[in-house]
Amino acid sequence: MIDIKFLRENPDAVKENIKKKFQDSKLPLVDEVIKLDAESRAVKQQADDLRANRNKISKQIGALMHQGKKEEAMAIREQVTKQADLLEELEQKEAELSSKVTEIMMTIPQIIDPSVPIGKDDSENVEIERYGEPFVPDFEVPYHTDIMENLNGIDFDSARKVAGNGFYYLMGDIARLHSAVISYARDFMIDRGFTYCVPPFMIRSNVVTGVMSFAEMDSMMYKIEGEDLYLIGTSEHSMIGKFIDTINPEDTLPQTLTSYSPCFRKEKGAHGIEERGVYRIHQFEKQEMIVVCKPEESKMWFDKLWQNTVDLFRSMDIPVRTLECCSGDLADLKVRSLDVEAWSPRQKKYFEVGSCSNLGDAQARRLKIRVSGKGGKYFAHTLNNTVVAPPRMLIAFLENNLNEDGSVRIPVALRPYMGGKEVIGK
RNA sequence: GGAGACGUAUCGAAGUGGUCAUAACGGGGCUGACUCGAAAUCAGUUAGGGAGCAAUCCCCCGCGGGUUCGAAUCCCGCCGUCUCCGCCA
Repeated sequence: MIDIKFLRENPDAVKENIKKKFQDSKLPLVDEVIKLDAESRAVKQQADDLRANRNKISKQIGALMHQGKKEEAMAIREQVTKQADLLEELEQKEAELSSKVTEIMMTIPQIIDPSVPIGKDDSENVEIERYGEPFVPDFEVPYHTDIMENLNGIDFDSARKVAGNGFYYLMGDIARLHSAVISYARDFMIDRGFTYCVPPFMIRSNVVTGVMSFAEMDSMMYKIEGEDLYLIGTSEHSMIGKFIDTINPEDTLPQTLTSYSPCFRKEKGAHGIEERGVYRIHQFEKQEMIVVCKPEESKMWFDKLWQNTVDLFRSMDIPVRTLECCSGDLADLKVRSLDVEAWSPRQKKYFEVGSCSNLGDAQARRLKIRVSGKGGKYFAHTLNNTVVAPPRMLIAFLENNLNEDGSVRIPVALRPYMGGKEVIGK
């Protein structure tokens, strides 16, 4: 959400930004919202005047009653009664207009960073850098679930019976590996100065509507029956929720948090649940990082955040690359976003394992996350990034560390979390 | 789940239909005076949102409604906290 004052003063910049994102259908909204906003302020002014008048007269009535001049009091009461209908009408109009303005403002995209490449959709995202040699072994790499099944590490059949498609039982060493990665990632981030955090796994509807759009909510969130609670789709939801409607003293920033949580997603629509495998499922676990900082520091944090993910994957001997989201693929709330992709020796291509976003002040404005400092109060900047989401990373892990005999190497960094094992096999 | 109490600024807390919202009273913080410095003392200062060039005005007593000329105060719904009982990892 952008500042309406900015939009008022720089309508052309806002329009230019909309064009860059190939959302030309939103162009008329800019002038429309300027008009509605002007109307809204005018109506508000009128209503304010009436309220001021009412307050004044009410005070007079109070004074008169006190002196026992009941007759006089009753006489001037008339004046308020007379304007009551008009005031009610104005108040209705006031609410109507301001909700219309907010509604439109929610759809106006955040001003993107000048460095964002211009492009229509994800096909035009730009590779930034590769880390590690994409390696293809001279034997055939099986599908990841076959690797797991071969190690007795996954049971889809039982999961389907118990919970349906999109769920899984991880078993034995694979389950242990999954937990090992989470624990390792947690310590990795703690070592880098982040504060570890286990947040609520359910959140109220007012937090849900604060942190996501209605469309997102419908396609992602599971609702608890009979309660005002939703299962989180990512710990970012509860982590950012922690800051809703807060004023944070400058010296408490930056807040750098790393959180663990299971994540629940309906995955309704667009992609759907993957038939075979753990790439896209209803339930997974994730280590996440979020930063709330001063505006001038968000660029710096953005680079630090995605670098953490790259370093983590590299420490597990997985080749990765970074991919900059182009303007058209960038969500409306984001200033900049960068995907970290891991190498798949089987598919001989990279696939998404994490996503790093700088939301600038857009999320903060919407959720009223403010900073108080010597220069007054202003909106914070917020960022988030995946450290690692193990089911998905297991795909990359297993494919890149697979031996020809079906066993899997455990990188040095993970061994302490795997009871010292150097390899897992049958 | 049952019973009761409560929700007002940075904290404690007063206010129970009008002249009480920067909001009594007390504590804390900040600034200044006194001091070689500190403590003590004294003085000042210390919430948010919105409209306006400004003067100024509007909103804000957990949240949302209602009654009233006027609501922190009365009524309804919701949320939260605490205490006791029950139940449970």
